[in-house]
Amino acid sequence: MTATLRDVALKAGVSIKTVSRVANNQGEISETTRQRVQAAISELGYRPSKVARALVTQRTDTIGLILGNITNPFFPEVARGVLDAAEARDLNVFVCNSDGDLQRELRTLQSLTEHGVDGVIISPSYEMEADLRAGASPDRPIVVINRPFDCPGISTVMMRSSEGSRLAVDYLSAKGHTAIAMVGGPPSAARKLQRAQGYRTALASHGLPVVEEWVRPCLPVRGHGREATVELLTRWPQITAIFAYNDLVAIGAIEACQTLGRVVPRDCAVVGFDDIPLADSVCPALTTVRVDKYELGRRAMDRLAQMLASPHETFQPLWMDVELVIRQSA
Amino acid sequence: MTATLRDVALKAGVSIKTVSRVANNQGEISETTRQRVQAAISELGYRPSKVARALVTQRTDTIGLILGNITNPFFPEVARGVLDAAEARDLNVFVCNSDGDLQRELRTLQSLTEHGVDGVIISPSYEMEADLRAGASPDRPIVVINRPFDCPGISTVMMRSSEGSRLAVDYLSAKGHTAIAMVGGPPSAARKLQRAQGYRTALASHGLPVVEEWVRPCLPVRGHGREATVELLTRWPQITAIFAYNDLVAIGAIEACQTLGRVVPRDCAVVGFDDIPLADSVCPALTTVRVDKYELGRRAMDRLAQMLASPHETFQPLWMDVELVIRQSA
DNA sequence: CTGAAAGCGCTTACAG
DNA sequence: CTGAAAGCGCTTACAG
Repeated sequence: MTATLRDVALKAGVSIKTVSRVANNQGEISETTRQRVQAAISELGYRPSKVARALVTQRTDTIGLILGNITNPFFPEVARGVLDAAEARDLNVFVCNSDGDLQRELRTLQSLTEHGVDGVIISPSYEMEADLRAGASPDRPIVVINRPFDCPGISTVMMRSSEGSRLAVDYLSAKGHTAIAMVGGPPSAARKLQRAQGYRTALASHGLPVVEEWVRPCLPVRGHGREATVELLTRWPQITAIFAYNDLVAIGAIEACQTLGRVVPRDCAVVGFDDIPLADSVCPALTTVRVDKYELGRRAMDRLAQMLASPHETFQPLWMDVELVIRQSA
Repeated sequence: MTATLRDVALKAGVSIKTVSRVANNQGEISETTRQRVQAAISELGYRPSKVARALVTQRTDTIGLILGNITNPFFPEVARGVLDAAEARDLNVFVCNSDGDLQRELRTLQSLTEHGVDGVIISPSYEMEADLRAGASPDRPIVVINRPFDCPGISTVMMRSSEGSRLAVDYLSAKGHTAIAMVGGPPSAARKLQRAQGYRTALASHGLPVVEEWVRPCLPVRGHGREATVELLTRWPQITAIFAYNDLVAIGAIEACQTLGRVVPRDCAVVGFDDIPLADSVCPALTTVRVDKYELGRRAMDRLAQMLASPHETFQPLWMDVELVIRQSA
């Protein structure tokens, strides 16, 4: 075992309260006492126990970060932003994957609550609704990434997703495409998904019909993007452009085109979303909607810190800008 | 605040010990008592406090994971393996980045220790030596990724890095290359780095001279790989093949070649290391040394769990196989 | 400037 | 099968 406050107090010949004071650098301490205590501290290698402190202060100096999947290149950037901002505040963060599964999310939230996290940042599944507030400790703030939630104790950091969709569709339309499909997005959220809504609105604004069969949900990973695209293009060969839910799906879509003997962008244009690292290095380089993922994470952590500092204040959603990055795939 | 053991006990009309028993599913409890207590628990929404428990059991059910940088696509795969294996054991994990900086690593280790983590998995910087054991709590196990450490309380999960280097160099040599440089790797570890040692040995085995100026360290990121390669190829145009420390550096090297008007692999072959996701999608697709990163993480967590279960047992290093994946860049 | 008492929410022996 | 006491390592009022 490691040394305790009492050990130090005994060694320095003072009360534990005095040791606590110098360890936390608080209260007035005579210089001689301080030095004696400091000596005892370093001699014993004393390290304060945050768990003991947490029991009385009800603050653990930890937060939880629940992501879809750290293996999706979008998330490490976000996580890095959160982690850097957390470290600057001397907060440690539990990182958890949900795979977009509600039950798993709820269990994770439960577990984090039992561990006494001070707050949570979550990129929620599309099934997540009122459960969110219920699953967590009632008095712990939550920051939600990219999902509107109007509820006390919850703040949101949003991306201008529908604007991103509009930028993508406008661009494809300007290139002369009239048969533009959308691949990807949670199957459970086909109707309410912001990216899909933006896509529909943008199509309409160009006088293009919205064909619901051309909105093809799939899991946001490469393999599913590939399969979904193969099916889609096989069934509707007239499609000449694909707007993908994210870059992973876009890469899958490009693979699908290659499988089907279609050259991208000549025979089929593909636009992605996120601008993940390496999006500029794949073949062909992805035209995609960029969002500053690191900054998104950083702001989410900043917001959570604000909520921690001002528990009763209400915070407006934060909005992250997007931009279209034109490369080779469209 | 959320309900406590005492609240439940009061409500159910039993002692807190009895509540503790049913909450932890231990000891013999009469069925009627159990039901009464269960009812009180769900009515009050009681959730046990892991921090209070930790104070007495000295186990927090948390571990720390210290990585170089979650933004390097190698690490999310490893992290996912660790996280999945941890979740299966109901352990939560603090994820931290070190950026290969020893001071930061030590601070992080310190912080994790104060939080009372049960153990740590670390992918250490090359400066990290004896400090590792000293920085952590003396009785907490540590699993080190890919660095030999012979020391009680520390286990290692290794990749066969030098074999990977040999595979790469053998392949390049078989293709007729005789001027093979190595780019990347921690500047501080130029001499002892396994990958570099394997490279030197392999060169020698083919009767090729080892030119120390052609071993060019740089930070393991794309931009540095690019710059280092530009310098190298400008100064020694006779180089026709590059063995990169990792795939990020390899991608940077390819960009450098393009900048210099060299076509890969025709004018300069490039072999990477890791086989990160998307390594098969970049242009040209990377020939690289693959290691199962997810499995690496999973085994690291398994090993840590074993150490937790058997504190006095000594564990042999675990070795991860590597294989050369031949694609287009070499 | 310093200390003694109480308590955070649990579990661990030990009794009954 | 159930309970009362002590204690994990700290901090929070409250005294002096």
